Amino acid sequence: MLTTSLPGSRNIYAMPTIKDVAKAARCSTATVSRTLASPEKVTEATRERVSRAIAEVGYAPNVAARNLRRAESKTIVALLPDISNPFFSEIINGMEEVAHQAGYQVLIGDCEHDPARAEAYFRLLPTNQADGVLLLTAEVPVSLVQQASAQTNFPLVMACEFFADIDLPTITIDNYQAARHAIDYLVSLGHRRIVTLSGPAANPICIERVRGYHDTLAAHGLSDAIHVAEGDFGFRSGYLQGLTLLAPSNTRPTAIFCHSDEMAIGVLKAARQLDIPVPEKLSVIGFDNIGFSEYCEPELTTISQPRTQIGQQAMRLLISLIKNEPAVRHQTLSTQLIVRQSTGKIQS
Amino acid sequence: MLTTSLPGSRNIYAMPTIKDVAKAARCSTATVSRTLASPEKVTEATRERVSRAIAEVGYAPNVAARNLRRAESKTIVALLPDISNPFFSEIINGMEEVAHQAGYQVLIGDCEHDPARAEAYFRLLPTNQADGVLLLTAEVPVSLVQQASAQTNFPLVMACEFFADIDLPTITIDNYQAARHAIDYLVSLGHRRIVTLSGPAANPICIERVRGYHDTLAAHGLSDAIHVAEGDFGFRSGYLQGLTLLAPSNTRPTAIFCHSDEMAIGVLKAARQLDIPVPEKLSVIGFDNIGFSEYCEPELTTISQPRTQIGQQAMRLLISLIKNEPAVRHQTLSTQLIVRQSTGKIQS
DNA sequence: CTTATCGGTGTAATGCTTTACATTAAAATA
DNA sequence: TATTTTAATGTAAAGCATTACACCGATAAG
Repeated sequence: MLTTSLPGSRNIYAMPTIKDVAKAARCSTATVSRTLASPEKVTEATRERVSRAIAEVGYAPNVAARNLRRAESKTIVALLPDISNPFFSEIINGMEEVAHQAGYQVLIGDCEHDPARAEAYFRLLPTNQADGVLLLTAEVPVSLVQQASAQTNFPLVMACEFFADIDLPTITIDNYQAARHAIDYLVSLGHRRIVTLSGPAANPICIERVRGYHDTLAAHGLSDAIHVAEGDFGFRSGYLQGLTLLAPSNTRPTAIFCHSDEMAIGVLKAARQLDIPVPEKLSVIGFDNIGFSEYCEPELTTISQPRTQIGQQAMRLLISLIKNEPAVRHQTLSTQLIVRQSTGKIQS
Repeated sequence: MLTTSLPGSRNIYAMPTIKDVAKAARCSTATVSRTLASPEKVTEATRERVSRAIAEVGYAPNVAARNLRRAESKTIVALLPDISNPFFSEIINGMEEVAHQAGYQVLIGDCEHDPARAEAYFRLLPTNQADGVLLLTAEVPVSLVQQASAQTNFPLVMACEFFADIDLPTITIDNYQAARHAIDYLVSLGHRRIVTLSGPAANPICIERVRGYHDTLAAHGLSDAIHVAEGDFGFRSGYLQGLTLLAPSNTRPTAIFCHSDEMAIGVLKAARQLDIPVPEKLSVIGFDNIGFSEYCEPELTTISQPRTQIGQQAMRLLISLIKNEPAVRHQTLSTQLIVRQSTGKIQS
């Protein structure tokens, strides 16, 4: 068989290898490698000779070979539940910033609530395609996480979310306190019928927030008014639940505490549709402080999370674990209630 | 909570090699490799024996070794200008879907308008860390792209955006026609003072849209009313430009055609602040049809791009290029004007 | 003046898979 | 039956960088 380009044949303009550099610098490949990996082990003169040779032949290390030999990949997998949620973009920025600085790449894995995908991404670790996993969702098979956390050499950090029954290194906020803060604020405005529009009920962060809601109402003697509705964090579920919750009734809530800004914005739309003025007749609080929350009508009161910081700290922690450096395994970052125009004193 | 074990997930974190499989299946490593890479080259019996052995020892190929040997990485770099722009999330989904199906990973590179970052990502190709580049922004050093496109073996596809003077394989929409459509619609509603709020003036897609705006106004004899303002696609620039454009004046525009939904939503906020009712006194058209456009007030009339499809087709094209398969180098996908509540007949 | 020490460098093994080429067994042909 | 073809498998050489170990000359210590 005569073919101009053989199947599997490589680049005709073959990249130079470390051998070519060694030849050009009249030294061994070991010396070249050392010049790159630990320059202090090499004479000033050699270093210069090798550097010149590298420039001369246009050498760049073959990363696959390096990865193979070092049994690492300098890649970190970040697992998200849903990349289209704008909440994550700043977290990603924070992560990438720290990762790049430390010479790592970030492979973003959108799980789309599909366990098979999550497993595929986890599998990148044992096959040396990734050095660590940054988990931004609890919606992955628990067994996977348990196996991983049981392994000593499986660097895994959780951010934002967490598992109630698995102790992973975690960067998180205090969801309980954040909820207490929000509800306290609503009560202080005079609200008595306050509904929580939660994310998926099984989600640990939602459970925490609901607990905060619960306890705060109880502390004010409002336990009778407890009412938790469930959404999925998205616009649409907020809108639909809003229509239901705000339907005419003599126990219609005067305030809704939403577990995401998207849902809160959905509720605002429902309120508009039902001609319920916000904040005059209804107060709405969101969660996350996404970009939109300043541009909706009315501007949204919400709980802000330090997203960039979450991403940075989570990545720092993960890299420490990868390098087996000592690190604080748990960090709770602070949130902030940002009061805008979607909340106000109760009027009757 | 019940922890279910996934099918075939016994000890996925300890990695046997192909040798272990060969031993267990009593054959050579070559046969194992062939069983995986080209099963038809192997007896039914062997195939089964090997498959059983693989399952038995829990083998998964070491990808770094494979990559090294095959001189490929099965990784594709997708370069975005800004990951926090929700416009890209569906495109990413489309890309990933096709990529995964073909056995590729997608490495998302946020350039953040930083040429150095873009260059770093481009460099992944010659070092075998990536097999192709999917470019979703024209904000990268032109020299890089020119060098790359000059190489015969540099698979590079552009999506959404393009370069006026470099002929790259491209998946795009007809920005000119989309703009014409939008402006025609506004004129048909009676608008005469129509402003375009463009993205960065140097951006080729914006130039096309401005050209469509221009020509449409000219076609209606409205050339005198041409007025192009410049933003950066973000909320804030829309808001600020909105405040300027809508300042009291006897030539205040009655319609604004924005090159992104975010800017359009910013304009809506400015209009609210200036007590200009939309659509009664001002019509606003956005571009992209992001999720939020249905939840703002009023719901936004906008031009929808087939984002998932753009991602899919771009990835298909790129993979064809990588595999040296024949492929259509240019595709223009169709847009749709989605009329909601931010546009209406001119009233005065 | 030896001997131990040490910094700098080279040699060669190693990581794991793929695949060209060699070999063998089986089937097809003469 | 002998010979050619074909199919299936095995052997071993890449692919490229890293690094344990060996080596050498030079300096420090005795």
